[in-house]
Amino acid sequence: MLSERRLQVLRAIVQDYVGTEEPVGSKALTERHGLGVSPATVRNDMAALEDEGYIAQPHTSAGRIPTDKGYRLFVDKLAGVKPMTPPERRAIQNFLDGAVDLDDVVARTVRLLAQLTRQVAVVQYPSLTRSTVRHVELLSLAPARVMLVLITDTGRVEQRMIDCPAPVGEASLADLRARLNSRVAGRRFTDVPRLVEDLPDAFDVEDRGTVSTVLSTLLETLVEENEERLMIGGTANLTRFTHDFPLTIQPVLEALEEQVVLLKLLGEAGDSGMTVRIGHENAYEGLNSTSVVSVGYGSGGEAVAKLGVVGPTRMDYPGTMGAVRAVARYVGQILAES
Amino acid sequence: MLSERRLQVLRAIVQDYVGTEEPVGSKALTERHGLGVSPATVRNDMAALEDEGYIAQPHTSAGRIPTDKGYRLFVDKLAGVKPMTPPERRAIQNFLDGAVDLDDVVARTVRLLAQLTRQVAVVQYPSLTRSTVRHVELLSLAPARVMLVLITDTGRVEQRMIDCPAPVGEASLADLRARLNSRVAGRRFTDVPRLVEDLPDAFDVEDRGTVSTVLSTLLETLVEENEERLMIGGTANLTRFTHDFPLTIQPVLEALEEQVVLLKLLGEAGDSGMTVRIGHENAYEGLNSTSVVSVGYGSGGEAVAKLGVVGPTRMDYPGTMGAVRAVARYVGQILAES
DNA sequence: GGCTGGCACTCGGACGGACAGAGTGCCAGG
DNA sequence: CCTGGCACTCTGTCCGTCCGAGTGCCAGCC
Repeated sequence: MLSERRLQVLRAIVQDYVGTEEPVGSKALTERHGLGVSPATVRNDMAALEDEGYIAQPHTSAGRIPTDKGYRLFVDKLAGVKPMTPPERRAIQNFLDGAVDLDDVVARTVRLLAQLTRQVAVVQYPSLTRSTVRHVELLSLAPARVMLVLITDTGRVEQRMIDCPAPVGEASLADLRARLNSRVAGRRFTDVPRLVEDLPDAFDVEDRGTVSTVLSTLLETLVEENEERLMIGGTANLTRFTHDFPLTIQPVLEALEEQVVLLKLLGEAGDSGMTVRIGHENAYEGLNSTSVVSVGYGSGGEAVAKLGVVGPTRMDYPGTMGAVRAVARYVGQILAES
Repeated sequence: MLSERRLQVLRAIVQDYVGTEEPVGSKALTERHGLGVSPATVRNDMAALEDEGYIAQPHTSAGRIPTDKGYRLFVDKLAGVKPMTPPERRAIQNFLDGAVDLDDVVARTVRLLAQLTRQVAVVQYPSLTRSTVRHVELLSLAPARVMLVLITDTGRVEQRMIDCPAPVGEASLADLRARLNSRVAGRRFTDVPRLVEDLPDAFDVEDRGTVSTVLSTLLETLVEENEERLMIGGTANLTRFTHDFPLTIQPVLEALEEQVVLLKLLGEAGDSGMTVRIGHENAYEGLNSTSVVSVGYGSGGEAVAKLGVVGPTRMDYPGTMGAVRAVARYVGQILAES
């Protein structure tokens, strides 16, 4: 077990390194933080911390930098979450309040998060898994061509074109629309298949083909839309670590382009509370020198999706976590209102 | 006027520099391209080209590199558009044919273009300016709350929530829906305001407030949706010029995040045919060391939007132009079919 | 036992000179 | 108008030196 002072030393190393981006030595530490002991003492502590794997030196006779394990301890035990200041809170709220629709909410959230944290922001669109159907609309475009429009309670709208096996009359279509809505409106996506199962039986034989086609398209849409989308922003912030540049930035950009990777990344994070994945804790290799701070957000008590930021392991964890938490909270409010 | 051989020298310089990314000297030129003259002669030609401002040397006693003006001449006079090979064409078509909806078409196009050119791809969503209304749907969600869904002939769907000044009955809503569609379905966006102008007059006094609210929301949506959206991809390709790195990449990433900038960029490009903007020809400062190759695409003869790539001025113009043109052509086909 | 000051040691980064190589401009001759 | 030759310039690189920061260890002190 590490003594109290050694933990303080580790905390100081993390803080200094995050600030200066340079390995920190024993002398600088005692000067900048009022540790009340001499550099030599700190050196002993550092040696112990290094033995335990919390810090490392890039070269002999250089200062120390935290390892992933060191950051982990820092995040878990040594650092709190820095709350946003009241002006910041107001700014967040003002910025998000202007949104006109779901796309806009997500877009604004991304921008906001990127600006606040000065890092790359990732925001997942509200998932449909827990969503309910608000309305299903069927439009006749041509005798044997129907457009299906699905509207969800989160304000998302999806449409599909359907080629019917036989021409379908306005009356049948209206009938189908009415029956369909009376069964599925307000219901969860996951319940829909069961609810429409026997619907074709209510129709004349000649329309059954069309009804089945429409239903299967609807079910497909529900499933497909569970493949979640997301929006990213603030990639220009990656250039802030001009340091070890081309080495790290390319795989990160590549990862960010692969929505699949990002979705998996967010998916792996815990469902409740804030998750911080540091360096090699990320399964995806390209992100081994980055940390991901993510948290679920949602309109009610339930989290419907996640948002977070991707930045260098050397990041300001308390500040970043504070910003992420605050933004998630306000986005949840906005969604609940609309 | 430049002699034929000097133009050949310029062409050779551009080609070599694009290939090697290094200033090219007189000796290498005569060796790699069968110019049939000695290095000394080429040197004279190079001196002339430099006087005219087509090439420059980074330092005394280094090879020459093309200037923006040099690339311009190269693109205008010396280089053709390299057509895609048949296998490439097939690959393009296969890749795009799998798309299920408009979002998917755009997403696939971005990916494809980024891969083909190994540069940053930008694809504008089909513009609504020349679009027509396919259908307007009104859904009653609550006594005084209506959802407006607008469907366009390009397959785009937009929805808006409307709070009505007074409760509105199903019957009135159905009436409004029918009248509205009979007037605007199949019409161009730009004609809609004129067509619905006197619509409130057809309704009872108590419903007029609601009708006006709905109409103004519809008009707003039409206008707003003219603010075009776009999708970008392939930003990881920016890291390929590891060369003059942090200097150029940051402003470019910033520009790419600003959709406004990109839209303006595409907007400035000519409406017909392919446009190449080289280096300082781009109004936006951050893109001064990049070139933008763009072209309109559309379902019929008309271009409904633009797509293109952003890359270093030192790019393979013939190949890039060929890829951009081919992709635009196939996307047009896909849109026409759906 | 833990903290401290002192000391020798190591190593990376900066500085500077020497050198090779590439490329140029110019000139005289074919 | 082209060509070969020549002197010149500049960059990039290599190497040796030097300085400073930081360390580890040890003996002494509280």
